[in-house]
Amino acid sequence: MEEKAINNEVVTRFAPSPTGFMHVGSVRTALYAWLFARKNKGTFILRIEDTDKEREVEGSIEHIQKSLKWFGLDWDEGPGVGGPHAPYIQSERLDLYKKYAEILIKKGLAYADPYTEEEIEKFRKEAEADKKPFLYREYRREDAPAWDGTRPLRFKVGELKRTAWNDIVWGELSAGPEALDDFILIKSDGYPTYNFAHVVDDIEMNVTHVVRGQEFISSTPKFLSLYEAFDIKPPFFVTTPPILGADGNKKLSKRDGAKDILEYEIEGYLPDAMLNYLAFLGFNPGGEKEIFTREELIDVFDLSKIQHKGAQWSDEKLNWMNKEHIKLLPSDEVKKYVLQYLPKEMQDDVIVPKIIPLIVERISKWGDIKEMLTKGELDFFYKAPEYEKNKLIFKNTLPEKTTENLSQAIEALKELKEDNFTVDNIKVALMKIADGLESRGELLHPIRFALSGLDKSPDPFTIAYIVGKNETLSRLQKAIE
RNA sequence: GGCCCUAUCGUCUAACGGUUAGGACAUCGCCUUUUCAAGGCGGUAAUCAGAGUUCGAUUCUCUGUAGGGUCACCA
Repeated sequence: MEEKAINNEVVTRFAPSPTGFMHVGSVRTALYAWLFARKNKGTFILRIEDTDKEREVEGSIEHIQKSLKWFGLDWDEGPGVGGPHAPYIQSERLDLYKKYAEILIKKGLAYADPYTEEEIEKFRKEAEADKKPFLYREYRREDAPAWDGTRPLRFKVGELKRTAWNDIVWGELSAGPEALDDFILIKSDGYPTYNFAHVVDDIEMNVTHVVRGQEFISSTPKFLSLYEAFDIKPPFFVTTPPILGADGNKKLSKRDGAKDILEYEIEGYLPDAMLNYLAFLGFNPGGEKEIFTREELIDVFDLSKIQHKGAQWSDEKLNWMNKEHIKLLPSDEVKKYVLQYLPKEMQDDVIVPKIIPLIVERISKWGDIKEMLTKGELDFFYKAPEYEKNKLIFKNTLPEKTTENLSQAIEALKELKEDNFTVDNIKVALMKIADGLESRGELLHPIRFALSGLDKSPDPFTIAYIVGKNETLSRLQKAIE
């Protein structure tokens, strides 16, 4: 056996199985492992655990990598980048597991399973009927045949004792001997089980901190018995709480509507905002600050401040956080994103820079721009709107009065030079008239409506400024007519 | 059923055994405003229950209750 590297370097890993897309739960686990590695200037490994060939979904490995890349969770070792422990795909490491299996066999700690699947199923049913947990070791036979690879290879658990260990998140944990059993190391198809393969790989890859979901707590005694069998000091365990669905307390799963993480990219969320939100779903550094950049997150991240209980997903808070992150973005970045979502014919060099602040104010994610488009909330910046005349009138104002007001407005705006046609100047000019009226709405509503044709829109001054003096005058003139 | 874990506003969470139990999202109200959005100010809202330890318990212990995880030739 290779001597474990003697240094203090932190090594974490993310080890998904390629059974489909990644959802927020797996990404958060990856994020915690990544944050911890980055904080400690350690190594973050991506390892693909494809030992269940039946469940494997075509294209998953690429999809996982794409997802991690979108988040900016870069891996130092793994598919695509290689590393000292390559390959990083378990199905390509079968010889290694076999080697470790031979060690156990030689030590008398592994044996071929003499039963058929049907027989075991019967045992399981019996246990269930007796309301007892199923423990294979109670049926262990001493006449096991030699392992030829066609039968499952089982671990022979030693002393049945209480297992106690320390988890960085949960503290002291322990479990009774019921948690120990003769579990399968290598399946009859030649592939190792998760229980076996991940331990071997974590040993081989010198993983120091195993970050994973709490569904693995109950099998940790099994893992520990393996480390003991190999006489290797186990890594630190870092167990993360589950992410719960928004409408209940069930763990978020693909079945319950957990989305492919790349859907969030399509919907126009910022990776840094997702990172921030995900990190804070189950972790809190203690202060009152909530918006963190990627670097700040690395700085404050602390494994011991991860929560113990599941946290409910909230689109609302994610949206809010995304908006906050949009505010943090430099303007050229914002422009780049907006252009991505704006149809070609709207990508006008003069108008776009002016309407960007208006857009940003009204959305929480880039995908919302599409909604604005379908609602026609941007069209009026480009062309004169169509509308029903009567909507032009403010409340009970007389049509004649409205016409008179608009005429006054036109006169006032004509006074403004092209160069002085700014939001502030327009506002001053129009307010002077509006303040002389019974209600400002008598003037401002018709103007806003004439310019936008919408019940809800930005203020008239801003629209006038954006469409320009000539267009403004022409729309107002049209309104009078 | 066995084993393991968890429990603070609706939600995410903060609080060396001593706080008017804090913040954020959501919600409600007000201000600003012709409308929308954004912004500002403010309100409603929580320690699961019961014992015990202690001068004092959200915090420590026990019991109960509720919820979650796990008991695969899945990870």
